[in-house]
Amino acid sequence: MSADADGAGMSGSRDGTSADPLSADGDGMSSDSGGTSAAAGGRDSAPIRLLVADDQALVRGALIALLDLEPDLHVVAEAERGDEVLALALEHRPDVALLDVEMPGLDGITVAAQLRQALPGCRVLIVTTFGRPGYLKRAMAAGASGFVVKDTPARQLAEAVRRVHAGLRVVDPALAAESLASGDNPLSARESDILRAAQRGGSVADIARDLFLSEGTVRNYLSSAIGKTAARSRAEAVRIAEENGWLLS
Amino acid sequence: MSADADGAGMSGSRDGTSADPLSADGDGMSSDSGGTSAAAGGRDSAPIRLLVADDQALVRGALIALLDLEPDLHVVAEAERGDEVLALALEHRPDVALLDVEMPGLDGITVAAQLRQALPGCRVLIVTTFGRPGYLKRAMAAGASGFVVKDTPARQLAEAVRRVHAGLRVVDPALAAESLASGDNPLSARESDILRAAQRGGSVADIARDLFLSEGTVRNYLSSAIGKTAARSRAEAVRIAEENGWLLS
DNA sequence: GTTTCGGCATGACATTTGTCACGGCCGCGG
DNA sequence: CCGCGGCCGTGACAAATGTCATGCCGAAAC
Repeated sequence: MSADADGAGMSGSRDGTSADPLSADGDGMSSDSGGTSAAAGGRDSAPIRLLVADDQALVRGALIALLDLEPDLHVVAEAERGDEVLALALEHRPDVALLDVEMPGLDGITVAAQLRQALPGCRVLIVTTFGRPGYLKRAMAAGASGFVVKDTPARQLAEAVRRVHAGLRVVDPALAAESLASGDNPLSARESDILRAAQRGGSVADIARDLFLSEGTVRNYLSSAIGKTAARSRAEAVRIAEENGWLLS
Repeated sequence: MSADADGAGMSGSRDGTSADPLSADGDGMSSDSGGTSAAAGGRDSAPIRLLVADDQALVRGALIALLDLEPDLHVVAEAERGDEVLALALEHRPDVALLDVEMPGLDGITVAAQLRQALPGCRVLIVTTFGRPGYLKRAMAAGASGFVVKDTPARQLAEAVRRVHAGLRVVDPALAAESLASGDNPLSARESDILRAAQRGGSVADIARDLFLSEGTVRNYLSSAIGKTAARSRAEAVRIAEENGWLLS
C-alpha cells in the first residue's frame, strides 16, 4: 500500500493545493485584495527583513526577485551554503529566514535549529523541493514556523512569509496529513548510517570498509533495515528510506 | 566544485572563448532572426516574448518575476507540464522557450524537438537542475540553442535569453567539456529499459514481470549494462547511468 | 538488580545475483 | 551473400546477499 499511497498522495497534494491555500491554523486567507500591504499583520511599519538560502543560484535569485516585488518584504541577505547562514543572520538580523533543505555544508533543518537558538526572534520558513514526511516532522521539531514545497503557487509564498512573521504556522495540509499517516522513523542511527552508505551502490565489503565495521555486522544492519522498511531488497530499502526523509545527517 | 567554473564559464562563453565545440554545425544564421526585429542589440524594439516551463510552481513563478524585471523581456506563457508546452507555444508564439528537463508529461528535451519542428522561429533554452552530460548532448541534438544549469548566477539568465534570441548558442563551457569527456551513451535501448526498471529497486523477477521478459534475459542485460558502465553491481550501474543522463525516455 | 534495547560480531545457510557459454532470430551494411 | 550487432532465451556456476541463531558489552528503563 505504501507505493500506491505515495503516488496518489503526491498527485492529490498538487491537485488539492491548487484550490486551497496553505493554512495550518484557523483563518482562511481571503483578504487578497492586492494593493494595500497593511492587511497582513504588518503595520505600516518597516518592511519584513528576509534571508534567503538556496544552493541553486538561479532559483535563489529568482526567489529574491519575486519577494522583493512585495512592498512590505525586503531581502537583506542571501546564502548558498547551509554553513553560511548563521553568520549572515547574526550580521543582518532578518525577521524571517527562508531555508532550503538540500544544501551543501549543512542541511536546512540543522540550520533552523541553529537559528532558533542564536536568534530566537528570527522565524524560519523551510522551502523545499521534496515533501518528504520526515523532513516536515524534523523541521517542526527543530523549531521551524513553516514548511512549503516548491510546488506551491508563487503567489502564496509572500503570504506564507507574512503569516510566519506574524507568529502563525504555515504547513501544507495535505503534506501534514501524509506526515501523520507515515509513522516515525523506525531506523536506529546506525541503520540509517548503513543505508546512507549503501546509497551510492557499493557492496557489503565497501560499506564495511567505509564504516570500519565487520561485513557480518553490515549485513545484519541491512537485514534489519530491510525488515523495518518492509522492503524486499537493499535497494528498495534505500529508496523507501529516502522517500520518507529518513536519511538526513 | 563547478560553481566558480560556471560563473567564469558563462562570462567566457560571452567573450567567445576558445573553440565552442558544440556550435560546430556552422550555421551562420546571424541574419535570420534579425529579419523580423532589426538588430539584436537594439533595446528599442519590441520585447522578446518568452515561454517558461517548469513543474515547480514556485520556481516557475520566481523565474517569471526575475525575467519580467528586464524591460526587453516579456513572459507571455507558462507551462507546468511538458505536454502543455506545444499548444501554448502555438497559441502565444514566443520567441524563446525556457524548458526544464525534468517535467511530468514530456521531458524538456522531447519538447524541444517538438518545438523546433512546429515553430522553427522559436529558440529553445534548456534550464535544468542537473548538468548531466547526456542531457546536454541530447538537447543539442534536439535543436536547443542553449543549455544552462540552475547553478548559474541569476544575472546571467536574461543575458542568455538575449543571446539565444540573437541566434547564438549558450553553453556552459565546463559542462561542454565534461560532456565531451564522457563518451556517448554506450547502452542499447533495451539495456536502458532494464536499468530504468531496476531504478526503484525491484528484484530480477520483478523486472522480468514488468517487461515481459525471461529472468535469464534480464540478468543478461543487467550484466551487460554493468559491464558497459564499468560498474560492479546493479545499483552502481543505475547510479552511473543516472548521473550521465542515459536514462531519459 | 534485572530486563531490555542498541551496537557489534561470528558462523551457517538458502536465495539472489552476476558471469559465461551457448543457441536462435532478425535487420543492416560491406 | 554473409557477417555483425542487437534482441531474446537457456543452463550452469561462483560470488554476493539476506536471514537466522547466538554471543558479548554498555546504557537506559523497570
